Amino acid sequence: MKGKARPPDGNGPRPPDGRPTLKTIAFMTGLGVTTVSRALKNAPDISADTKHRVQLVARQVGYRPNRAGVRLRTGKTNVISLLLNTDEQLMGFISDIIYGVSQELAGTPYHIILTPYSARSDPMDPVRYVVETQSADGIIISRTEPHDARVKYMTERQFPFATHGRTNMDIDHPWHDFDNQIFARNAVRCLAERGRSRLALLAPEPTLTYYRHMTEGFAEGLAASAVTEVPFRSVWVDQPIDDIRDRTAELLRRAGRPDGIVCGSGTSAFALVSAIEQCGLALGEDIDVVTKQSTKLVQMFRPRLIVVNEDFRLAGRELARALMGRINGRPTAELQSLSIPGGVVEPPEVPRPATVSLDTRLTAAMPK
Amino acid sequence: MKGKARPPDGNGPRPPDGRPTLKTIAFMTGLGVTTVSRALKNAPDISADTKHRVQLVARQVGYRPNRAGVRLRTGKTNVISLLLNTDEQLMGFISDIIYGVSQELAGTPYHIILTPYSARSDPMDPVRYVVETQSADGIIISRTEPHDARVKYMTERQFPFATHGRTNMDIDHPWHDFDNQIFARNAVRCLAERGRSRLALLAPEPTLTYYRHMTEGFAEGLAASAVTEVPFRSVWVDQPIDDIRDRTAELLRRAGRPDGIVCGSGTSAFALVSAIEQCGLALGEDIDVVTKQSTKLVQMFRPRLIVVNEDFRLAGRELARALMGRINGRPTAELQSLSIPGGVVEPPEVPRPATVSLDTRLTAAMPK
DNA sequence: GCTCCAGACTGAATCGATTCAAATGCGTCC
DNA sequence: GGACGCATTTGAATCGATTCAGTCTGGAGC
Repeated sequence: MKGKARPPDGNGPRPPDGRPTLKTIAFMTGLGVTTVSRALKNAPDISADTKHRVQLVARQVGYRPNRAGVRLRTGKTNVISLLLNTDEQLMGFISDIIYGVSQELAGTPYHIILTPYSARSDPMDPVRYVVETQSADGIIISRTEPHDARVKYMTERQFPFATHGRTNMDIDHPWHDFDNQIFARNAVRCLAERGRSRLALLAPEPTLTYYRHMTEGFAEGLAASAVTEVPFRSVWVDQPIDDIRDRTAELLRRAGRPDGIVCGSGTSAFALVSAIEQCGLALGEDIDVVTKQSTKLVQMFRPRLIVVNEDFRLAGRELARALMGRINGRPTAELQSLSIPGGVVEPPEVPRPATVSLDTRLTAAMPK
Repeated sequence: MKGKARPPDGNGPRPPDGRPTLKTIAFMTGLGVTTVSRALKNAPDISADTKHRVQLVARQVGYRPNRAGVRLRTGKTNVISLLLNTDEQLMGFISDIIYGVSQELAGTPYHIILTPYSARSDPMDPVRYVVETQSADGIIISRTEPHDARVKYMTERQFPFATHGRTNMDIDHPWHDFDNQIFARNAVRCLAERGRSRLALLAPEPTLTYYRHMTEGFAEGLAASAVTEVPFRSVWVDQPIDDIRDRTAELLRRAGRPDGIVCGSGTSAFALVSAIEQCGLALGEDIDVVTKQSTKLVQMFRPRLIVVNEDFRLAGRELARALMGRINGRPTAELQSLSIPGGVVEPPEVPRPATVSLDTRLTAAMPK
């Protein structure tokens, strides 16, 4: 007999903290822990009878596997990490993504952990941290770049991830994206149809992949409608709104000012409109603005804004679905989806707009 | 010799996955794991010499304790759970709280886990889940009620938590709150000074504690300034903005409409202003609105809004600080803080407002 | 009667950190 | 010289779930 420091645990029905463990169930059923463990995961070498019995008891006592135990033994954390940039003006955008992700993860054992970072330090840091310490089974990132170091890093290490936005690398990975190219193209066409001929684009940061999509779509629109561009490339949607407003006002006071603006984010539309009014121009008369929106707030204020909805809850759901798919070894082709802008919502004739809700269709088939 | 299935691990410098463990360091230093473990936490019975050596090696190899190991053995998760209601219009509010919390937690081993819930199901569910499964060391909740079942539950189980908002129970617990009573009182005074005499209040949901603070402050203001109230109690700040707008428009078209409104949230101010303009009234002339704001977006649009800043990042920091304090056993008195509204920012004379940044002082002393 | 085998089940090791109880080394004191 | 105390250090058990390598039972096959 090996000198036990204390007599072995009496195997009583429950440990002191009250939570049932495998041992509890083993004791109650008179089986061994191994059998219980295997019975709960429907292993083939356990008799159907035993499985039922074990599962019944487990349900009765409210058994839930101890996460630390599983994690220590298997390395599986049942956690997915949401990397989020904390220095942007996110405006409900984040909470919608979070909501979508958690919707998709409800009913699974997954927890969502937030890993905040600031662009002021190295964006690789949080990725490295999660991968190295294996603190999650997968990561969702946004602000994706054409050649994204994070994507390269995680791919090399075979660490599951999904990106909000696409890359331009020879790496095939799960992603979800909003089709900003179509958005910009349609926006230009819409402005052209309203007789606007001198258009500016308030684009995202040039380092991000969707900058390219948006500028390309914008250029295509210009070419198709024979309208001209008023360059407005020194300011981006993620900059502080005061800056955007000031630069916009500057633009509008210059000779040859635009009579139409395509705006890449709902938040910056506030700044645009503010600048327009500050310059004494009338939205919808002297100038039109087409913008993406994720809440109805902007349009509530200014019914004459032309808006296209971007559904971030959908994005959250799709990203979670893509990441889960990767973790479960599904083929990458199933894990890429593109959200097509539902269409441009033109301002209604009546001052009081009816609320317009748009379908957003996906190119990739949705299960169920 | 007990029949080992496989020869014992060669104790090689590192396990296959590359992460150093206590064993790795024990091997490198020639010490036992126990010594290494104790040396790393500065136990008094380890010689200074050994401590230095162990800590040096640990730093060199980039040792980080395995969270699952610690958690399994000690029950400490190093996780705090942020409960969040997913059916509100949160508008950047959430991301600011998150930012504040993560700011405070940076440099600690704590991770932030999100536990979303919908008010449509039982708000106790997520609390019970976290407490029962011990999936976090502490919880931060918001939407606090005067008699909050969650507070009672967690207190009974001695589970650490902090609330955003106060309670009215005979339970002393960590909290952070914004002084909505002072806010409302000052708002009324401000409106009275501008010659407004018929005031309405857009209050929060009556079940929440801060409904009382805000209505009391409002009532005090009324009494002090001899202005009258126009009842507007069938609508709350957290309702869908379309509803708020519609009800406000209704109110404004009624005889004896208010000439001043105090608004309890930045988001709903959008709806108020929209309704005002829709009714053909001019903000700042026919009617004044005092509102809380957490971003500058509202005021950017309507410089004539009168605003008071509410800093949610500060709230996040304070909540995290309070919860950490509780977990570390500090006295509750240190863990309660009230954010005093910095003052009412009246609209500037010039059309283009300078950005006004307000101090927010705390009644409780801040450490450091 | 014997072996062999499949089916059902289980003991014991394992993941990494903590901690109890004990061991070791060494200098002191009577 | 031997017992004692002090400062250090360490083996082994422990947390809960998983899994390798068995064991045990009963029936089939020769």
